[in-house]
Amino acid sequence: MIDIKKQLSLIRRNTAEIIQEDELARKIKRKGSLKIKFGVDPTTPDIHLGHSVVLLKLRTFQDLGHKVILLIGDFTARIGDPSGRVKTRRPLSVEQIRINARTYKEQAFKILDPDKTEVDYNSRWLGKMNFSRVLKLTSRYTVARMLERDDFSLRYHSNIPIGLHEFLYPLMQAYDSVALEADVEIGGTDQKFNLLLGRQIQKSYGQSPQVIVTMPILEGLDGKEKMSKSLGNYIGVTDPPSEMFGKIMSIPDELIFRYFRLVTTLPEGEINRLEDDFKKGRLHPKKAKEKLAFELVKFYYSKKEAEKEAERFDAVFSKKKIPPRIPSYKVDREKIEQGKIWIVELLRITGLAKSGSEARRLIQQGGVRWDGEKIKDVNEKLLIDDNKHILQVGKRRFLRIEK
RNA sequence: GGGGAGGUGCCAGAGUGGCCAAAUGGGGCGGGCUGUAAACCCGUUGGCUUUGCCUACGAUGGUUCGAAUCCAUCCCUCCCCA
Repeated sequence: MIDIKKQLSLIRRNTAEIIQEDELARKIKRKGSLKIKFGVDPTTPDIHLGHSVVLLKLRTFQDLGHKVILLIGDFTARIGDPSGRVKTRRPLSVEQIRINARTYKEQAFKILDPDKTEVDYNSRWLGKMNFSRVLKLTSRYTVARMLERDDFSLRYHSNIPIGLHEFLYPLMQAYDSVALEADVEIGGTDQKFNLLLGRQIQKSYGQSPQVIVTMPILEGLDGKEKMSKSLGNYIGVTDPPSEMFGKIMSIPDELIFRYFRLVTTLPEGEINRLEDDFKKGRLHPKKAKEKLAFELVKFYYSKKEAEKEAERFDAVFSKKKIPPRIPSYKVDREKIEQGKIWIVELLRITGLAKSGSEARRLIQQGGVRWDGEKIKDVNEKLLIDDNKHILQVGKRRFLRIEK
């Protein structure tokens, strides 16, 4: 077993909070290998860097010899976690949950070690709960305490509905910890309430309470809101390398080192050195970001990809060249009239503009280029011949057009 | 069960018979500056075969030359009382 002090220091790194650290030390001492519970809500299958913060911490636990239980909340997903929510979620179909769960698992294993991960589903026990057992569970908590939660109280006071079933969610999650006899549960700081409730419920079921580890919530590309798919400010772990690289380059400077710490696996010492250079003006923010982008692409893809992207980025954005690799689009023959296609039509069928009106707008605002030439007339008809042409919208969207 | 308030564009929020595709702000998008950063400036933000037409202000029906605005019914939410 790895030395406890060493373990604790690795576990503690970048966490928001550990409750209680001494309990954690005792548990490790007593059991050696702990059960680390991580609940997944399969309502949003796509994992982004925000999720990776927690997953990377789980990976640390695995590397220290602990066992991670990836708990798919297939049952709780029918309710949806009210944490941080202003609206009741729409329940998902069983089928959709199943598909999402599978996708989630695949993506999580980009970070986690599959050999040290056990996957479980909470429908296994929650699905069998009868009403009297539900009552037993619900009797252990009070309405007043439930309403203390920020998200509930906010909704309550701003006259936004709270479904009664939403009150049950934290209790169900807490019961999961009982069913699994979890030693540790980890989540984002927005999960703190749910995680703490787990402790309380475990105690009332006669178990030793789980230690909770909360991780900071990562800000998205805008630098303000938390990273989330619905806000569109995210970097997905399955984003293609070019996207990943490019998106990192657009984060606000203030976030650079937060990202380094929370979403890369670079050693702390190295990050500290970079940060020091950055603060003393020896490292240009752009260079720092490039390094960050490089590390991420390297982690999720390969060093080779990362090198390619760094080069590509420099060419396209610093030297304003056309990127070397562009997705191509084959124009349907029927859309071509006398060898030509109307620009508005082309923008729409390629998806570069959502509607004809948007396409017109883009042209009028000078955001559309054909082979590098700005298009000025919305009525422009483009010649589609055997040569490949480059259609560009805005600064960063390119498409190779062929027939 | 009784009484009251309300449901408007991605979000917030004006508008209470024609001047409303709907003020204003946020967000998004495009342009400028730059380091695809921040800040700032300009433009734009329902759709279409775009000097015009179509669809839209919870739903349906009605009044009217004309309705987001008035009426009826229904659906939904919130508050107070029980």
